[in-house]
Amino acid sequence: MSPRGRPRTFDSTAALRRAMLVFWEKGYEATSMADLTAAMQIGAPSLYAAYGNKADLFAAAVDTYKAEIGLEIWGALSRAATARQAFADFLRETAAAYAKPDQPRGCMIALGVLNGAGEATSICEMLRHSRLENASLLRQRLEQGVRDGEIAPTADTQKIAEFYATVQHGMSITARDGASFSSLQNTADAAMAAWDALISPR
Amino acid sequence: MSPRGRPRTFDSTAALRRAMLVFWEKGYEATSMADLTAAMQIGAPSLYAAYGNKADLFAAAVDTYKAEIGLEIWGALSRAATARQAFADFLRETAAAYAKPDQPRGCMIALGVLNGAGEATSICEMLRHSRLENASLLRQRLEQGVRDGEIAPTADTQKIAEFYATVQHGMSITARDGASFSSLQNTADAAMAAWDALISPR
DNA sequence: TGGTTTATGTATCGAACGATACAAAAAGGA
DNA sequence: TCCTTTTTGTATCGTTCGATACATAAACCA
Repeated sequence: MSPRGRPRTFDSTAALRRAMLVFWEKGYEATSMADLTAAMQIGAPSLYAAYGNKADLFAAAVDTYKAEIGLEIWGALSRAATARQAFADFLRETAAAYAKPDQPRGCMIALGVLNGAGEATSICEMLRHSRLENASLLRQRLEQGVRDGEIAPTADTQKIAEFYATVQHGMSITARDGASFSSLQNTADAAMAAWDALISPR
Repeated sequence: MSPRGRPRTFDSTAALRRAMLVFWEKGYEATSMADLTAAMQIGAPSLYAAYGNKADLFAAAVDTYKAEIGLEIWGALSRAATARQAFADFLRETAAAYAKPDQPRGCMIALGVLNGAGEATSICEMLRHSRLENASLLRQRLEQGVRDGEIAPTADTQKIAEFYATVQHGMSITARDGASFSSLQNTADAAMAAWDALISPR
């Protein structure tokens, strides 16, 4: 059952979580391998043996982020009974997560890499894909609302989804600038003020 | 009248404009001095003699950006007669600038530096200051609207300003992800759909 | 013309980068 | 016990980073 060779002396998931926090706080390019080995408290060869290169480790850290942080935010979409409540909860969870103490501000997926040039192209493309996927989740919830009769069939679900996705993106930057939870929640409320006009176009 | 020593062999403002484009496209940290000297077509010593170090050059590039790109966006705030039209124009100019062909997508001030850690702290703080200043400009235009009787005195101008500033921040990321002008304009329209509810709170 | 001043081009600096070579260490299997 | 397998710690690889030293070139001033 136990593996053949010398056993690991560190907790792999705990170390990955520490790496996730460093990437989240500093972004992909600004994080050095020295930062990572220091935070994970392991040597460089252990890191490369366990996770691969820097890009591989970042991809694993993003998966951890999605499971640990993202799930709480995006789970709100499916928990609420109505689309309106789902979007309100989604934005509220976003505001809470982005301003939560003792963890980096904003979203790791939104802020991890922003310039696609250079060697970070594939990483940037992965995050871009995740962001577009998130907007697609918003759209799916809207279309569910259309099927439920909550949203007018003439409503532009793609437009509405992109709007709220864009608001969430912006909240990452505003959160990095120091906005409090209540401040972010005010923005969430303002975004929801457009709801009625958006779901019943004239 | 002419300076004492050997004259420059390059156009200082043109070279600065090229540096601005590189910083804009790749961000502060991902841009290397080799990238800059290649784009500016000057040697490293000429660069350092003319602009100082990398941070100084970035600050000068930001000034150029504000004068060349930002002015068109933020000028819309003061050009329109009503606050509503001013914000609609402001968002439309933003959408147009962020998706304009033959230039980097999104906003240099929003995307230049996002992690304050490391050596880029002062740069990040400068951009953060610019972003908060922009939100303040939005608020001032709203307060003008209050004085004009266009906006209810009970309206939360700080909240409204932060909302539209956040939407603009998000549009930078959405633009980087490839959104077209019409797509960004849809988001701008959606944001304006909240206007009536925001300026006359109940 | 000779002296001063500034800019340019080459060549390179020390530091930090991501990533490994290598040998010792610690486990299981025969 | 000896061999194989895997991990760990040290030391270091070659590259790239931001930033300069230095000699030469090109202007103005006296």
